[in-house]
Parts: sequence; structure tokens; C-alpha cells
Amino acid sequence: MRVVVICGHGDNHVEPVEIEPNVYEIAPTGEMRVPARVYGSESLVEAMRTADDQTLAQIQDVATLPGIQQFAVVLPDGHRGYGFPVGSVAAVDADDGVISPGGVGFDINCGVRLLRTGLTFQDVAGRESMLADRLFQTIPTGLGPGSSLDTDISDVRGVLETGVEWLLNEGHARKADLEHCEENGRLPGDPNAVPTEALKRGVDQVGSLGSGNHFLEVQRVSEVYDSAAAAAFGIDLDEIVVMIHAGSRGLGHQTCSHYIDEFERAYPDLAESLPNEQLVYAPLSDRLAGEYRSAMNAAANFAWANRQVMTQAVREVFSDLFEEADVQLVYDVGHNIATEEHHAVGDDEQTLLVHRKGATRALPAGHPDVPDAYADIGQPVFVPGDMGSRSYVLAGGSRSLERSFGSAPHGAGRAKSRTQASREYAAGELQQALRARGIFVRAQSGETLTEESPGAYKNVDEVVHVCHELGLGTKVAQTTPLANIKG
DNA sequence: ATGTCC
Repeated sequence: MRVVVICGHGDNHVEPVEIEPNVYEIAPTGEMRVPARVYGSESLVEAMRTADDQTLAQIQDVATLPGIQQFAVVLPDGHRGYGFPVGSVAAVDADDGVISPGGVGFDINCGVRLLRTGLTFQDVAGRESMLADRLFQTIPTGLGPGSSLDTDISDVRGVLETGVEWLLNEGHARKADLEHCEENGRLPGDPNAVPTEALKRGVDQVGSLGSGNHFLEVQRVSEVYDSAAAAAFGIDLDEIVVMIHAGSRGLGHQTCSHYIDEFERAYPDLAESLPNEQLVYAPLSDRLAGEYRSAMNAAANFAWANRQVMTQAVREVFSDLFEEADVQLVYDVGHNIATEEHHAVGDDEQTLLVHRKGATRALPAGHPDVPDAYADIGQPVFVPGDMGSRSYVLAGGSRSLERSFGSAPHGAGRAKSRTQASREYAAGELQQALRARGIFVRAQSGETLTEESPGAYKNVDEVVHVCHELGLGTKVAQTTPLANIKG
């Protein structure tokens, strides 16, 4: 490995050293308290080093955070984000550490869920275009208001407090939906910690897809790598599944912005001392950290509920079109959240606050937080590719705890900026090209299509290969797109 | 990601 000089925020001269295949480490320099650990193939890590991507400088800055443990992690899909890279993990001591909104992301608890339908490709063949139309008509997409559930402020407060449980009580979820959702779709959220303006934005957005890289995709299981695991997840070759990628909409975004402002006001000297002001944080012992956590958890509940309400819409559409459809939740897992967890650090077990930003929790078989049905397999992990490519179903790997605090990649990872992608691609051509391959795409905006063009993403096969080889998540199945709706 | 600039 040759020596590479990164010109980051502090002119850090770093040498990412390959310590084993697909594992790179940057030794602590300057204010770094721990090393930075980068997982990726040579070409993926090389992409992180290009002049316009500050991923490696960012993760070194993250490694300076008070209370950070072991190493700051970049996953194979990592790329530049607000303060922290998208595709990073930072675990801090639950007592002496800090919480940083930049380590969670603006779209709080954005995540992915997978539904199985009980249908095979033969059942839907020839009706993909109609399916795309019906889903697009039924589920609100794009920026701004649009809800598939009639709610008022007090309903949203209920959602913020108890998440999917609130929907179950209101008849918008099945008990099995709770059991197959990370944290049972509920973290200890406090609606009173969510700013009123955010709450108002949430009223019209329960059960809405959003924009950008969010999507709802009908897929066909095109390959099974591990038939025992696939059977446990209830999916089979040629089965039709639905993947939903969405978050907490304007509510989460507004909540994040609000607390970044609050943190900046409360700690005016902090920004000056930080390598990057976007890393603004609050010590976990401070009242403000507790408030942010309560708000973040509430927004997380909103995100789970949002994906649940869209699931209900999918159930309606499928039962309308296919008598024999039985839409069930395989699993739902977020990738923008900080949760308190117990981890082995050296010889000790320690309580840590694990920031995952664009990183999926990937708990191995036997872990107590894996649903009973999957206890022997590991937690389901979903890695969507770009619009035109396959997606993967994985199971939390045996080495994820030691390597990444129990985390895996969350997608292909952006390779080109939105603006760059918009310049290079045309919406009409893209839609036609996909259609020629049997993929029916519906989107509110042509701009979204070009920004999300397959060419704007890294190769998902390569990301998943690294993930599998490292034991972060092991391959269970591959899916290919049939119909995709976007914002 | 986001009523993409209160």
C-alpha cells in the first residue's frame, strides 16, 4: 500500500495501512483518540481517497470525539456526509461520551424494510406496469405533504411516543409486524422533545415515501445463496418481495436541524475547538443530550410508523390485484440512529452509545435482540442496489460485533454527487433503458431519476462481497427489480 | 435527506 496524503480539514497526513484483506487502518495522529478503521476492497477505498470526497478526513475527525471506543468505522459503501461520513459507525462510552446529530443524520431512522408477498414471478408476470401505476397512485411520493393516513397533531404525538405500537392499537398493523421490526418499532421517544414545527410537518406525512434515494420497489428473488436462512426469512427463489426505503420525512429533518442549532447555541466555544464544526455534539451527561435523544427516538418511532403505514397501502394494492397475496413483514431496520447497546471492549463488557449513520445494525445469530424466528440465522440485513441493479438480503455476520459494533453497509453508496449525476444523465433515456430491461419506474420528478441514476452509485456487488468476506453480513439471497416508485 | 434559502 502506497503512502497517500489526504488534505483534510487539518492537513492530516495519513497512511491507510492494509492490515488484512479488505481492512485498512489509519493510526491515530493529532487529536485522534482511536484509529480509523476502513472496510473496503482496494478499489472502494481508492474511491474514498479522491480529491472531491473527504470520507477519510471525516472519519479521522470523528475519531477525535470524546469517549469514542476502539475505532471509528467506515463501511464499504462510505462516502462524504454532514460531519460524519454516510456509511460510518462511532461507538462512545455511554457515561463519558457525547452524542452528535451529525452521527445520526438528518433523516432520523431512515431505513429499509422487506415484505414478502406469497406470490411468485409467474403470478405477477405481465402486470408489472400496472402494479407500478397502482402503487404510485396509492402511496404519496415526492417532497412536501402527502399522507396515506388521516392524522392530527395528537395522533402524531401518539406515533412519536409508541411508534408501531400506536398503529397496532389503531388497527394499522399486525402483531407480527411489531415482532419483525427492529426494537419492535419503538424506542423511548418523547413527543415533547420534538419541536412544534417538526410535529406540524409530520401531520401530513405519515405513510409517505419522500424523495431522493427513497423508493418502494417490487422485486423478484433471483438467487438464493443460503437456503436455510432464506427459509427462515420466509423467502424463496422467484418469490415476489417489496423493499421500502424511507425515513422520517420533514419531521426528522426539522428535528435534526433544530438540535444542531440548539447545540451550537449551548456550546458556543465547541465549534472553534472541533476539527469540523459539523461534528457539534453534547456530552451525554448534559440535559440537552437527553433532550436530543428523546427527540431522536421519537422521530425514529415516526420513521418506523411511516414505513408501516406504507406497508398497509402495499397490502391493499396487492390484495386488490392478486387474490392469493399475503403480504408479511420480513424485517425492518433503520440505518440512521444512535442506540445504547452492550458491547465487548477488550475484556470488558461496556455500555456504548452506537452512532450508525448510513449503517445497518447486523446482529449475529444468538444475539438477544434478534427476533426469535431468526435467532439461529442472524438479523436480516437489506442492502439495496441502485435503481437498475440487484439488491441483497443478508444475515448479521459472526464477526460484525468485533469488527463494526454489529453493523453492515446500508446500500451501494453514492459514487457521484447529485449535481454531477444530474448533469450526466437524462431522465427519459434512463426510464426507457430500464423499461427495456423489464423494470418499470414511476417518479414525481425527472430530476430525482437523474440524481439517482445507476451510474451515480458504487457497485453493490462489490460492497456486498466485502461485507460477506469480512463476516459483517453473509449473503442469503439476491433480488432484481420489476417495478420501482420514487419521489 | 429536506416545504433543497425564513
